[in-house]
Amino acid sequence: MAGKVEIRRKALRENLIKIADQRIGEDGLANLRARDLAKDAGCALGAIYNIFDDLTDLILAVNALTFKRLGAAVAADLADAPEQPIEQLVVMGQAYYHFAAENHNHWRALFDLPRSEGETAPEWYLEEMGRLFSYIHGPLSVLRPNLGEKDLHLFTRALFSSVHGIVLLGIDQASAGVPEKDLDRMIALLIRQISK
Amino acid sequence: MAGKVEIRRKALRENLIKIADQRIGEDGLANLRARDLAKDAGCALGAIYNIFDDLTDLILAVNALTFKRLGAAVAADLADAPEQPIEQLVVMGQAYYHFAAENHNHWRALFDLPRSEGETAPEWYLEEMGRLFSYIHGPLSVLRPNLGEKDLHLFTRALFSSVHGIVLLGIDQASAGVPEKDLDRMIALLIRQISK
DNA sequence: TCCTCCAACTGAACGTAGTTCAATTTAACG
DNA sequence: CGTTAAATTGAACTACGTTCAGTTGGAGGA
Repeated sequence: MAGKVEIRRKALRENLIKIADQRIGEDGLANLRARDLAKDAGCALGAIYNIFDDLTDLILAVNALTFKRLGAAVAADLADAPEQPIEQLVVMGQAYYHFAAENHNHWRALFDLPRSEGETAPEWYLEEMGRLFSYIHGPLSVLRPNLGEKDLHLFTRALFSSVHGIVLLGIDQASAGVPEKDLDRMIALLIRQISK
Repeated sequence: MAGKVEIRRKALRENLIKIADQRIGEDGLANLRARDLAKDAGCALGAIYNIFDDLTDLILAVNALTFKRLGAAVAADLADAPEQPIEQLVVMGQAYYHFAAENHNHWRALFDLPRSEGETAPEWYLEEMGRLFSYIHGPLSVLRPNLGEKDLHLFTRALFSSVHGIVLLGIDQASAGVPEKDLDRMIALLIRQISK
């Protein structure tokens, strides 16, 4: 019966991720507590540390889920988009914004997780980021066929970063915020202008 | 002699801000400790709380300094800039980036300070933000004379947010980072394209 | 100059975190 | 079913921000 332990561990692992995912969604990353997790999961406090190195490790697992959902949301909206490259970029930008708005706490957790000095993001993080980039890269390469590969990559990154910045400052700051209609419009304006 | 106390309080206040400013610059916001501050300032732990409501209050004072320095840095580079509006925008964008790169920890502290749920940023924060926006608003209004006032404001905000996003993801993520040359180029490309 | 009183200052103590580890429980195997 | 090693537990440890009862020291009057 080599496995009873592994099965239980695996179940607890999934359970902990599910519960942390819920709590982050409801209360935000800053309100996640190891003791709450243990209570909700019906396990000992120390059990968390049998499975994860530390809370950061657990949060990374939640962030992986969030990243997958984000990718899926963007892909779903993209599927219904017109086939003009520029419209696809607009749809993607707005899909990114809508996901961030509707999953604020989850989305923030992607970027709020403090990575200690000089530590690089985990590999899957870069991969998921790359997937998002590749969505942009396609339409952009059609719009800008004269750009070299390196410049195209820079441009792709710049476009993503720009939309990210608009969403971040638009949603996040209590700086009087920007109404949803306006944010959608800002994103569309930016992308149309940048892709022209 | 109505004043000996006030003088000491004021001196300690300035001293604490100076020390917190240094520590944030050297070790980052996340490594700021009340006990370290007290030790460095040669005061009691509780003394900090006679002067500031809490550490957040002190950090806000440091951030106010940082914001002033940021504004001054942008203004200084702007003073040497060509008079073409588009070049001024490029210079400002790159000045923002250079400030962020050279004062990474200070710059991050501006945005990393956790504001508890629904709390709005302090007034001076919005004012300084407004000052940065007004730098952009001028040249942009020359470049886009046909835009309405509201759209111009949206565009101004979008432009700032875009540069902010590029700097944030370019500097911050350990995502293989973007070389300085490339970031300068990305910012210039974006601004030229967006202002066209 | 000295005394008195009250505001200001002090730092030990408190509450709340994440994390650890000695003691206990439990699963795997002969 | 007994033995043993690994897994699990939760009280304890450490490290924070913050508080507050006790003490100190300054300002005004005698």
